[in-house]
Amino acid sequence: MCYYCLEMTLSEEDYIKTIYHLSDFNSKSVATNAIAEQMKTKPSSVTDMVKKLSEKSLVNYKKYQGVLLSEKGRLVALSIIRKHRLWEVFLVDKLNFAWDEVHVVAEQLEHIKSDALIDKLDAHLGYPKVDPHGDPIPNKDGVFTKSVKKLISELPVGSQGVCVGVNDSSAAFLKFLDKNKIALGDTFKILEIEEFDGSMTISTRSGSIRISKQIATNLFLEIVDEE
Amino acid sequence: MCYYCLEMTLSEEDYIKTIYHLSDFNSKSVATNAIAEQMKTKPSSVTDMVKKLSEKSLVNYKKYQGVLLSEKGRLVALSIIRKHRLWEVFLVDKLNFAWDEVHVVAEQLEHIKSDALIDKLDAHLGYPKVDPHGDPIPNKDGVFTKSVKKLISELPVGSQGVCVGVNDSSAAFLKFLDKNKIALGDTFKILEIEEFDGSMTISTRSGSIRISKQIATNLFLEIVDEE
DNA sequence: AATTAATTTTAGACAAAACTAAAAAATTGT
DNA sequence: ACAATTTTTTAGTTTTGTCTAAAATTAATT
Ligand SMILES: [Mn+2]
Ligand SMILES: [Mn+2]
Ligand SMILES: [Mn+2]
Ligand SMILES: [Mn+2]
Repeated sequence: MCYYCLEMTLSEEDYIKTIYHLSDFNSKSVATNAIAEQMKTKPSSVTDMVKKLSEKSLVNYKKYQGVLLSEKGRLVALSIIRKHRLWEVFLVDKLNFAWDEVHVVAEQLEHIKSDALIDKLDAHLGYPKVDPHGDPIPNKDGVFTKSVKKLISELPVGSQGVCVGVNDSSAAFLKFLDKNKIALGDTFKILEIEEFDGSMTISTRSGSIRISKQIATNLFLEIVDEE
Repeated sequence: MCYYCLEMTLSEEDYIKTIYHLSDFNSKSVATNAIAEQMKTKPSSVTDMVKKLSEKSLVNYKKYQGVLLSEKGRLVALSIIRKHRLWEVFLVDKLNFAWDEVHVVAEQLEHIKSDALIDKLDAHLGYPKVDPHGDPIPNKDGVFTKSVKKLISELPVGSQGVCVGVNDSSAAFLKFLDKNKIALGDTFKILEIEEFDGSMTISTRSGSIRISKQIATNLFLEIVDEE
């Protein structure tokens, strides 16, 4: 399918994406003010744009009732999200950007219009399933495996996942992780939880290590639901 | 230097690039009509835009006198051309696009604003000197080695260069090249020219071959002037 | 030199995407 | 229930980049 045949502007695309994200998997209708805040614009501008998107039947909109993406709009949103996340993988895996530097650039790259480009990029990256932040990458048809991102401290013994983020991004904590050879992208499995102090034993590439409760509450693990 | 701090729009950037290309290395002033034709827009629109670019002192403009890039404008043009050509190399070398498919996509990618991105892309590609069409890639400061693109038939014995294009792009000719293992990107050296029929002996990776005058008039060689 | 032709600029209009200020509707608190 | 507050929409501007039609300037021909 070729969504950009709709001739969408960059601004329209960003609105569609924002509405998708605010709708919680397109389940609840989104308020004008929420969109305005997210897009750093004014509610009146949002109303104007929402009317236009409604004209193009990308959203369902009734005055004062909030807005929800149509099926067409949902697919457009997912195709932009797909591009955004594939570019983020490219920036980290191929150009050696840090995982926290890529968002701004991907925000631009996601608007490049070329099906061939994104297909070939996908192949070049080895068809990744998640982006550097652990968020799932939809396929061409907008299908993706929902993923759960949780703090290690919230998981039971036996859980397994990829380390995709930190809660505490202080230099001290990041230095600590480095020292203990814990890096974004590593796969962890929870082996044991000590009731006494909440510390945990987890297995990593380089063997099993013990982490304090404080560390466990500051590391996010990405559990991909295989289905 | 950080040219996008000028906050240039996509449209302004395309105008600057077009003016540079039409000015023949910024040596002669460019006519309004020429810009309009190239940009597929109307002369009146060009006049409007040229006034704005003049306000930003990117071009030197006097009514009815045509337009020329200022030094600032020339550097902006070269930074866009640098990005365009680096992306073209990426598309061909890394994503396996054909050399004649990349221009349209690069026309979009050249407007992505991020110094870090283009630096890292440059490194990832191994600091290429020319793009897939044999055109030179300016460095960060807008410096590039001028290159000459000539038909093989116009060159003397001893000339050496990289095959960067075809004059005749018919399927028949391209198939012929394939059969004789002549590909874009190959380095050729002219060993001998037969006065009788104008045929030539050239050395390639896979030994030396003989090509007819007709072939020699349909293949472009890129001779980079090392300086 | 004068007329004709081509090029370039001006004037006025329009669509996209933003804004401010004010009106209208929905929500909340008493 | 109704006044106060919040949310949303409308009305009227602005900027950017385009357009058409008409006027001004320059170039080309006789
Ligand atoms: Mn964006
Ligand atoms: Mn991401
Ligand atoms: Mn362009
Ligand atoms: Mn090129």
